[in-house]
Amino acid sequence: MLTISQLADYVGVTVRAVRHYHQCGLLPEPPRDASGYRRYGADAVMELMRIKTLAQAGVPLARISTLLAADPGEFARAVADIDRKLKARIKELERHRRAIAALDGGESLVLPADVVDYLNQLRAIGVSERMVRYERDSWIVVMACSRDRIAGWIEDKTALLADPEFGRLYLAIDQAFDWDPADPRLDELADEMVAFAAASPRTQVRPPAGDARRPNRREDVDLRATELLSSQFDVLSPGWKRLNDLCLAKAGARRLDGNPG
Amino acid sequence: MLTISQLADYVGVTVRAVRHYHQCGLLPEPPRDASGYRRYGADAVMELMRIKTLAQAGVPLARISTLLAADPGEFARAVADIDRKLKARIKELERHRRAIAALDGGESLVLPADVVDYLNQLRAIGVSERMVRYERDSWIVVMACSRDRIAGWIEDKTALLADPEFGRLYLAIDQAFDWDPADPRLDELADEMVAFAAASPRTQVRPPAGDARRPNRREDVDLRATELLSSQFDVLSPGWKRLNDLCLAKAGARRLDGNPG
DNA sequence: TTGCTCCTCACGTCACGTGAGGTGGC
DNA sequence: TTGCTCCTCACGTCACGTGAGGTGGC
Repeated sequence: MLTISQLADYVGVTVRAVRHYHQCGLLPEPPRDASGYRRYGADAVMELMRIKTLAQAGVPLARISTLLAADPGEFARAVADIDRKLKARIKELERHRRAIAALDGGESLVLPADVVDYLNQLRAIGVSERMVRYERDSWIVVMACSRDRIAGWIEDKTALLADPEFGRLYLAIDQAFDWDPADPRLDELADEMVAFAAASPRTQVRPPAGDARRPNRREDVDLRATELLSSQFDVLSPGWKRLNDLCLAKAGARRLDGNPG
Repeated sequence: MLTISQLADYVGVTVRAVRHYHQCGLLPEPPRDASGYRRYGADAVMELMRIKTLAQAGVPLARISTLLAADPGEFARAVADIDRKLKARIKELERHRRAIAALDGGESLVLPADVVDYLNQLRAIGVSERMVRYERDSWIVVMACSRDRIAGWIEDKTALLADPEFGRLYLAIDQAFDWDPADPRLDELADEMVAFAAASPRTQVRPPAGDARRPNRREDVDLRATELLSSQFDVLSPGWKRLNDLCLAKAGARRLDGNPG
């Protein structure tokens, strides 16, 4: 007859695990010898091997005990189910392998492919990494707020980028971040932005920061989203702040909606 | 800015998990709004996505926090290591799939292929399932005691089975289990067994149960193993008991070693 | 006002791991 | 006698789950 460690070693589990299985009634307590030591026979080896096989396959111990008492038909169905779960788990681990391989890929983890494409188009036309990050963070926050409303937005934005005039304006706004508030180019740029917004009414241009004083009413998820977005960037550069003011003044009473980011 | 549930939903973790990551310092606490609610930005989304990706890949939270603070080279090495572990885990799950498929296969789970082959050869020559189980349980117990000494044994046993005379004797012993102790065939069988043992000195035949009175000294692992084996079957049939006595008597002073099982 | 979300304790869960303190076999 | 195995509590671990009891937003 076998001692507990002989049993455990042969089957490939720890002694503590065997005692644990006894404690929760999964493996019956064997007879004891004169010293009070547990002594196991071949039946315990086979039972423990079954338990180990199921436990390693991820079956909870509570379910193993009901399984071992089940009739062959039910057992076979359960085994098929466990196999399905193992297959699914393997697929899942393969997805996790791809996910950790993309860990240094930055955006692809947190944004869908079309948005990542859009950000890469910005990079391709020479937009600064700072501006791309501004865009990226905006998309992340907006998507987390209202994921379903984004599909149309990203299409519009990508279409806008096809217009070389929009690309030129975008790059100028990007550079204006570092301009002095007194820089005369800001006035010129504001004129062009207002003109562009008037020429393409469907796609409205708004100065970078938007109007932060907008009340927190339940008007429109899109409006709230863009507000959340602008509130995230609490400090604007002096150049952008000036550009914002100029645009608002030039547009006069007409409220400008949409933003270049 | 995002609430905790918006953050959790977008990334695909529970709210409780986010709070847990705060508690163990894995994800920094964000600023609170006027109501004391946590408010998250895009940075938290990216950080949480990294944490989730690593955690789902099986990386302990304690290691994730050191990883996220590591330099790119170290991080890349760690990611490669995680990927190796994921690959190994996938291989392991595939082994588990094969293991649970073999759950109804009986012996193959607990015995090596050569022993399973030997048991199937016994079945092929007509040995009863009761006797095969006796053999199987003996092999299990002996293997658990001294796994390495078994290689030669199973070779010897398989070679013995090639001798038709041995097979005939084995089948007769199998059937003798049910014979009446007064059955004259027992005397005849004992004669044949002793003669066979004398003719093939290398492979000694011993009556089924062996001598249970052997002292528990540290002589030889093989002897102790066979003792363990016989002590496992605490009740012999009257037929076998008589056969045992007859063999011992006929062999006289000469001790018979080896057993038919 | 009602239902939903958020907050902070704090105990529960699962499958054991890990000493603590003691006995038995060689 | 020494070192190893065995025994029984009983608390610890890991990554959260799950109420408990209370507040804030619409």
